[in-house]
Amino acid sequence: MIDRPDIVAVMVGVAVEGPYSYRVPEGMLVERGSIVAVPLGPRLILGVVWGPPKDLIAHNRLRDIAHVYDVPALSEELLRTVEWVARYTLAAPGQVLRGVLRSPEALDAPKPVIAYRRTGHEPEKLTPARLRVLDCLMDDMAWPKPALIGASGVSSSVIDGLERAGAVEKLEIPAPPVVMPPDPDDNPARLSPEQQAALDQILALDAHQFGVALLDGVTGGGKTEVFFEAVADTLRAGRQALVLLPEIALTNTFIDRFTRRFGTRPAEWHSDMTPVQRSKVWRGVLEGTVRAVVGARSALFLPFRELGLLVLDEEHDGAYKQSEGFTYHARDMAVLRANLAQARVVLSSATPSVESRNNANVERYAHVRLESRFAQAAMPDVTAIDMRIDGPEKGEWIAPGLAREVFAALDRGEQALLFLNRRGYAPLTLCRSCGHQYQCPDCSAWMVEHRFRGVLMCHHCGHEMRTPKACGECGEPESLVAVGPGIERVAEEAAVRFPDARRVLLSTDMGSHAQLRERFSEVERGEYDLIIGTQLVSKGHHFEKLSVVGVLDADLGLAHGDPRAAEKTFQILTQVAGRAGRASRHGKAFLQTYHPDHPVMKAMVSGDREAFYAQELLAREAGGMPPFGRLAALIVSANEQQSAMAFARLLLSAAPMAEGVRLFGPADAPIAMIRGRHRVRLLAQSGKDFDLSGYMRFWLGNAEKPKGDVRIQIDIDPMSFM
DNA sequence: AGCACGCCGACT
DNA sequence: GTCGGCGTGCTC
Repeated sequence: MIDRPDIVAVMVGVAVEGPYSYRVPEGMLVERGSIVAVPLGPRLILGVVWGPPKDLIAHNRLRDIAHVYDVPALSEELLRTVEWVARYTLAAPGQVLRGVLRSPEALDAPKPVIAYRRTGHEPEKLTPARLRVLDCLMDDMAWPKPALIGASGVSSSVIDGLERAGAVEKLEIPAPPVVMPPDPDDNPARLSPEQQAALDQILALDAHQFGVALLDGVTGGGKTEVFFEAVADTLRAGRQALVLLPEIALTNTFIDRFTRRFGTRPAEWHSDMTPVQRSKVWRGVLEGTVRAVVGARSALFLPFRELGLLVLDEEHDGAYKQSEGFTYHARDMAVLRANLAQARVVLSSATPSVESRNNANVERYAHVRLESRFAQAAMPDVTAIDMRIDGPEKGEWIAPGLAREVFAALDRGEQALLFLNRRGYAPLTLCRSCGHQYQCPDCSAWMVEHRFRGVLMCHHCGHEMRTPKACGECGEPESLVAVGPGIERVAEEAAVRFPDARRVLLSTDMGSHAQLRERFSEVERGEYDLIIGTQLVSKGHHFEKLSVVGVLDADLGLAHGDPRAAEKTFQILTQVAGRAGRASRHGKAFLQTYHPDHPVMKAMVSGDREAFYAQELLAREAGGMPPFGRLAALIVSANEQQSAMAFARLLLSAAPMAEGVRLFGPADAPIAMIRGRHRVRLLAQSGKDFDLSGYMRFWLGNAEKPKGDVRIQIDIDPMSFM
């Protein structure tokens, strides 16, 4: 006799601590992983059958599962991923599950396509329009209506008329797959010997075992071709592949490259897809008709059942660490999921994170170096411009030495890039009469002038005010002065210095996504000579004619007392400098700095990235910082600073003693107020072999719960100290 | 996540 | 005297 459970645990897609028990009604078949609708309070919500009931619940409280969806069960690997991610990040498992059940429309039966086919009866009246339709249908295939309209050039009423006349018949055909399966053998890349060696190293990882490769090679060295071949290998093995990109790098260019390699577009997964597109991709992934996905961070939680490869392009990118209800780092969670799925991971970057470099050093990851023959040509000559000696005149931001190089590039008919990672016109506005400095009323941040739009704006909460004509404090007219440069101000200076150059300003607030994409295409077509841009320009774009890059404030990232300041600065400088000289041209990059002796600048100038990583790893080890130690941050926020601080002190006093854990704070967070909420930070630091997540869970589980407007935000492995 | 229950200010 | 503000707590 088969023992069919009549009570099961169902993980519901809400932020509760564990699964709830439900009765399985007579005649309903469920298994672990079945997606179900269950009644919770007054409504029906989505959940997933988790297994045998965890707790004994009074029978009079038990309710029936309302519905099982007719889709494959979620894979064991995904269920365990949900549990592990929840445990690691201290999120409720139900909350992580919500990230999986993101596309509820996908669970409904897919809408069949209405198609038309010839019946063989000739209509009595045969008009030219009708003839064109029947011509199309000569192949005796069923044509979907839109395709038929397109091919025959008639309106839909002609088809309706033919149907009434009995010449065609309507029938339902199954919806076509959302994308065609990619063909691993469509257009294999001709790899250079170096690329082939790198690929061989990746493929040396057992295709059916967990393994991680760090694909570490200079920009333009051909990493994409290499990991595409790893995708092909995975597809040939009958498993699914996922390529993750930072959202901003998910460009048409990348999709086109995939399409050229595999003969068909990949399924995509990112924030600006319609619900219908999302549901088709989600269901295709679950049913296995979608074999490869190119997506942003959240694609990590797609319901793959045969996941064999995860690629993270630009693995160092800070955009992989974000909050979506819970805070997670996509790189670390990808490694975790791959481990549970017995899948391979490729982490690809020209500037790997210090964590990944360390994992490669200790041979936890395979270190796949892609030393291109063209590496010397690919990396530009980097020169530091000492702003203390060779800086520009007061009120200007482009050093004379840099301006000369820009002129020279323009004269040669090449492109130049001026980079400043700061939006707006000026980061600070003050009154020269009374000294008043404009600050956001809701955040501890200066209001940034955006002269183009005529506003002062807070970059933390988006608060805006019209740029005043007179000082709001002392009333003195025309007394406000802009202090420091933003990218708009650099553009203004560039207009004066390089009036004949065709200039373009690229910054996220210069237009919609579509407009920006168009600008980028124009730049790639060579319609501009001088590009002035923020971080936006440092990612994923190839500008063939670009030969000179000037970084106007190379020190910017070093200002914060952040444990990753040096790493982040090194990464962004390398990425920006790498824009120069992509093709045959040998590029030049200039770093305007007040600290030419800083290790980051020295590593940039000497081109010795190994020295940078070695030194940074030593510094991290000395400080017990990641990857040699663990960090967890607690941000306590409240409407009043005192209540946030009081609760943080209470938390601290409730912290359990544990050997090897050091607690810091409470102290005001570096950004002490955001959106009117005061923020106080506690920090826990431990050795790398300590279960800091478990410690934090134990701590918070036993501490008093916050009351009133006090909130706790937990950030395991914080990437910055904001 | 929702939704109901519950305790304090401005209305017919 | 009520209507309703959203803080708190519960949902198998």
